[in-house]
Amino acid sequence: MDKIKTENTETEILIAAKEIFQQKGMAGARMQEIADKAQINKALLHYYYRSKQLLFEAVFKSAFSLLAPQLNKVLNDDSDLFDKIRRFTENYVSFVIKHPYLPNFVIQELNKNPEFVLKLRSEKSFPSIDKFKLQVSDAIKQGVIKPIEAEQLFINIISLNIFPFIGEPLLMALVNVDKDSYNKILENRKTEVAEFIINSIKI
Amino acid sequence: MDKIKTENTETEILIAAKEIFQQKGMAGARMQEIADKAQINKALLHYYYRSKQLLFEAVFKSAFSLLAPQLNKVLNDDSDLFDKIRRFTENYVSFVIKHPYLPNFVIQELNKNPEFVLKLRSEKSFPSIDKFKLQVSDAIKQGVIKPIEAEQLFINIISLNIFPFIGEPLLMALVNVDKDSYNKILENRKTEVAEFIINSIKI
DNA sequence: AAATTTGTTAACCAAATAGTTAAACTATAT
DNA sequence: ATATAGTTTAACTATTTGGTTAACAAATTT
Repeated sequence: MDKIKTENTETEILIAAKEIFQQKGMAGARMQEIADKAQINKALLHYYYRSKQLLFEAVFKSAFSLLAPQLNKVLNDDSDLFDKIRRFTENYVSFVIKHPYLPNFVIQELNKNPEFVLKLRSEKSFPSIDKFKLQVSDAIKQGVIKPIEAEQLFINIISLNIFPFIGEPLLMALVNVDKDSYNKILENRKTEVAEFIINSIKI
Repeated sequence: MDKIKTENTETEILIAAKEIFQQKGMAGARMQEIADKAQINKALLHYYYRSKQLLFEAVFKSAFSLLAPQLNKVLNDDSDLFDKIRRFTENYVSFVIKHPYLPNFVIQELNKNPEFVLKLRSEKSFPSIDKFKLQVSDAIKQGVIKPIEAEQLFINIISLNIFPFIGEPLLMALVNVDKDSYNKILENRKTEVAEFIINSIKI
């Protein structure tokens, strides 16, 4: 079963590379450290992925393909607007607990390499805002929410949910609490954030 | 004027180092690139700052000392709560236009090096949330705003203001607009965000 | 079971990179 | 003018790092 063994090593590398790249970024990651974590020889990294750049891109795409469905829960989902906001907020915390470094990694590397966006956009599963725009303008027409641009509402939803994780070390220091207390604050946000948003837009 | 000349070179280095470190981070920055930008020999970097680590720390502290007063506009300022939210939101955009990479840099390096927070906390000018907590609980008692924890409100204010800049490449792609249109969206946020927050908490 | 293909390793290489050194230059004080 | 302290540079060093090579091992095919 050559195939199975190959796939194991290949995915072992990818798993190790994810951890290292997501924690240290492209520039801070070392091929040797990835090899050590995957418990293989450094040459094998190049055997499977040719170069650091290509290995990084594999990790980045894989990371984004996990993040995209989360975003689609806001953008493309048939549920009611308020339900959707509540569910996304509730779910997102669980997602980040599973993948603590992922959102920050994606955003960080996009900042250092904005042309990466082009590669992502061309992929079929790239989230689109079109449906969400219709939903928001419908809700406004029907008098369910106050007038607001869909783009602004979307940015607000994403900001309120993602930033508390990305800014964790800073926010922890500013709010002056330890990790445990901060986790409780995040836990409370599962419901708080949704109500904060809905409060603001509902009529 | 030996002193003046020294200070010029020293600050030239710091200015160059700021640009490079803030764009590329500690791991991605190269001493040679900083020397080139400062138009000096690489050895001079070490003459003035001994090591990459120390130069980085000088840049980091300087960056944080610019960010801290911004945060203090929310946390320590005698103005009325709503005015404060409006003014911070309005001001913050201008601040980021002046220092585009700064907030992201601080947050990013704190993530890669969470123990850095300790160094910052000990500095005298480190923002404290105490006053803001009193202000929020007063506003609740007086029936001006609905009950909300000061920490949550603060995190919301910061998230809504900072994240649109940090997540710019991602948000631009998701909202599906070009740089010009995104800038207009950010410009609108100068007032939109404050109203969004106030709408949510006012009675 | 011989041959071929695939997977894995140790040793190596060249480029990049942080940091050093010693000499030269500049300005100021004596 | 000369000594002195501070400033700047070119050349150098040691180490790190991404990547390669050639030999070996294991599995697959014929």
